[in-house]
Amino acid sequence: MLDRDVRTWTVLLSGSARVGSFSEALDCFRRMQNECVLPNKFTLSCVLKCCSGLYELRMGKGVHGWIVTSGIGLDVALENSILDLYVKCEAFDYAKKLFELMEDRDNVSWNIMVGAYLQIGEVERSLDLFERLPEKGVVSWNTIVDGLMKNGLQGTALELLYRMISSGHVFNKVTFCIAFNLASSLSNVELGRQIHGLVLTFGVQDDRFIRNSLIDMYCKCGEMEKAHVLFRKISGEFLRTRNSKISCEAEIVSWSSMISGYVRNGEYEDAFKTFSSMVREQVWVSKFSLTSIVSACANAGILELGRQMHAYITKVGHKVDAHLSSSLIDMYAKCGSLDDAWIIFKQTDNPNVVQWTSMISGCALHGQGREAVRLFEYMMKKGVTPNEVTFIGVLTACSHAGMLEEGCDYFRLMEEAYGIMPRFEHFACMVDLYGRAGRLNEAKEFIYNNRLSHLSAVWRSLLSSCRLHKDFSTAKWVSEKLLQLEPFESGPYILLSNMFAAERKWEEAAKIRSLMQQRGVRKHPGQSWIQLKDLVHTFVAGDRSHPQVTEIYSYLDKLIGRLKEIGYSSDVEMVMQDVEEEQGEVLLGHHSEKLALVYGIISTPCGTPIRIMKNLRVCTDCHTFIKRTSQLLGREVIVRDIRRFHHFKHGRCSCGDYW
DNA sequence: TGGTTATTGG
Repeated sequence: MLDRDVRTWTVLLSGSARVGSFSEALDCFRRMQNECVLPNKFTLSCVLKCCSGLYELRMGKGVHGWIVTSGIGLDVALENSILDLYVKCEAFDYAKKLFELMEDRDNVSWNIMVGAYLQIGEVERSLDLFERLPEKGVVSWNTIVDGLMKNGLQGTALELLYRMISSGHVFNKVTFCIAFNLASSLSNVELGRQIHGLVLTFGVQDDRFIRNSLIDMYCKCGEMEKAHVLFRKISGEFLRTRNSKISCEAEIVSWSSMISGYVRNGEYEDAFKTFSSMVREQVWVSKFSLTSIVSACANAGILELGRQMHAYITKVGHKVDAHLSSSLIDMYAKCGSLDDAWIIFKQTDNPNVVQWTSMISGCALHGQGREAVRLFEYMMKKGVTPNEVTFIGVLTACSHAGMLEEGCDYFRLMEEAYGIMPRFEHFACMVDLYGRAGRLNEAKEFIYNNRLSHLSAVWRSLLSSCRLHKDFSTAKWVSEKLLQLEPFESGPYILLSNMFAAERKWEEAAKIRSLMQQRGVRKHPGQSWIQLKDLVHTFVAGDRSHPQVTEIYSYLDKLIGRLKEIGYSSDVEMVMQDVEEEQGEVLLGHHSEKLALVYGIISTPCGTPIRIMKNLRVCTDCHTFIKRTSQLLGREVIVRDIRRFHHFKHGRCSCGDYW
C-alpha cells in the first residue's frame, strides 16, 4: 500500500482526530511523511489541532516551520490554527508575535487573542482588544463573558452579558452554558431561572451540554430537588441511547453533577445513594464522581467507606491524579487516620498547592502544629505558592498549637509576600490565635481594629477562649454581645444562664432562659456517632433508644465508679461551655460521646482503638472522662469534634487540653 | 476560535 494519496491519508488522519485519537492521527501524519506524501492545507489544520490537543508544542512548531518553508502558502485559517496551538500550549510570546505579523486577521484571529489574554489573566488587555474588535460576533461575546467569569470578575461578566443582549445579539448554545455557569458562580438562582426560561423559548432544552449546565446550575445554587427532577427526566432517555458515545459522555457528566451537588450541599446520604445507583446502572464511574464521593466520606467521617472507595478507585483502574489524591489525603485526615494521609501524600510526585494544603490542614486538624508549619516552610522552599486556603490551614495549626508568634508572622507574610488580602476566615483564625494564647485583650483589640465586631463568629471564638482561660467576666460581656448579634442562636443564652447560675444569681439565670423560650430559640441537639462494622450508631445526650440501652448504662455507671476511684470527678467548668443541654442531674454524666464511647468499649475486643465523631465540641467533663478511661482500660480513643481531633492515649490527649 | 462534571477553606 505504498501508493496511498494525500486524500486517503487525510481521511484516515482526520477520522482519528475527530474521535479524539490525536496520537493515532499524528502517527498517521508521520507515516505519511515517511512515504513522502505532501500534506494539503486540510491535513495540516487537522495535524495542528491534534498537536494542541496533546500539548505537543515542539511538533506544532515543526509543522509551522515546515509550512513556511514548503511554499504551500499560509492562509488565515491555517495561521489561526497555529495561533490557537500556541495559545493552548501557553506559548504566548509566539502567539503574540504571530498575531502581529499576520497580514490578514479575521474575527477568529481576534477572538483567539482575546481568549489568550484572558487565559493569562491580562484582563485589561483582553477587554481593550475586545472593544477594538472590528465586528463582534456571538463567539467574541461568549469568549469575553466566559473569560471574565474565570478571572473572578462575575460582575463585569454579567454587565457584558446584558450588553450583549441589549445590542441585539442572539444567544447560541454556548452562550447558554456560559450564562448558567455565571448564574451559579454568582449563586443567583433567579438569573438561572430566567436563562432557563430563555432556553425553553429558544427550544434548545434537549441539547446535552445545555441540559447538563442547567442541572449543574441548580445543584450549585442549592436547589437539589429541581436538579433531581430535571435529572430524572433525562435519565430515561439516556437509557435508550446508551449505544452512542456522545450520549454516554453526557450521561456520565450529569451523574457527576448530581453527586457533587449532594456533597456540596451536605446531603451525603443522597450522594451515596446516587453513587450506588450509578454503579448499579453500570454507568462509567468517572474520576469526577469519585473525587466527590471521597470528599463525602471525608466530611461524614466514615473511614471504612472511604477505604472502600479508595480500593474501588484502584479496582476500576483510575490513576490517582491531583484531584483524587488531595481528596484522599483530606478524607484520611478527616476520618482520623493521619498515617494513611501521609502515605498518599508521600506517593505524590510533585504535590500541587491543594495537595500540600490538604496535608497541612490535616496536621492542623490533629493538633500537630509544628509538623504543619514544617510542611508549610518546606512547601515554600520547593517553590509552590500558597493560596488563601493554605494560610487558613497554617494559621489554624499555629492557633491549635499555641504558636502565637509564628501565627502573627504568617499573617503578615500572607499579604506582604503573596499579596493575599486576609478574608474573614483569616481574621477569625487570628482572633482564635490570640484568644487561645490567653491574650484576650489583644484579641478584642484585633476585632475592633479590623472592624470585625459585627461578625458573630469571631465573638464565638473569643468566648471559647474565655472558657479556656476561665475569664468569667469577659465571657459574660461577650455572651451579651452575641445575644444581640444572633438572638436566635441558643449558645449565648445557655452560656449566660449557666454563668449566672454558677454565681447563684438564680433570678437572672431564669430570666435568660425564659427570654430564650419567648423567642422560640431551640438548642442544637448534640450528637455523637460511632461506626462498627457496616453500621453507624448515633447517640444524643441521655439517649435511651439504642437496643442495648440497659447494657450501655449499667457499664457506664460501673465505669464512672471505677474512674472515681482513680480520682475522676465531674467537671463543673462546663457551665462556661456551649455544649449539650442537660436537664436533670442524672443526665450530667450521660453526654452523647460518653454513650458512644461505652458502646464502643462493650462492642469491640480489648485494645481496639475507638473512633467517635461528634457534631459539637467536646466538653471539659467528657474530655477528662475519656482521658481517664484511656488510662484505665489501656484503650486508644480518637474523637473528632466539630473543630479538631483528640487522640486519647495513656491518660493524655493530643490537644494538650488546649482546644 | 468558545461551552458541561472533581480536590484544600467557608
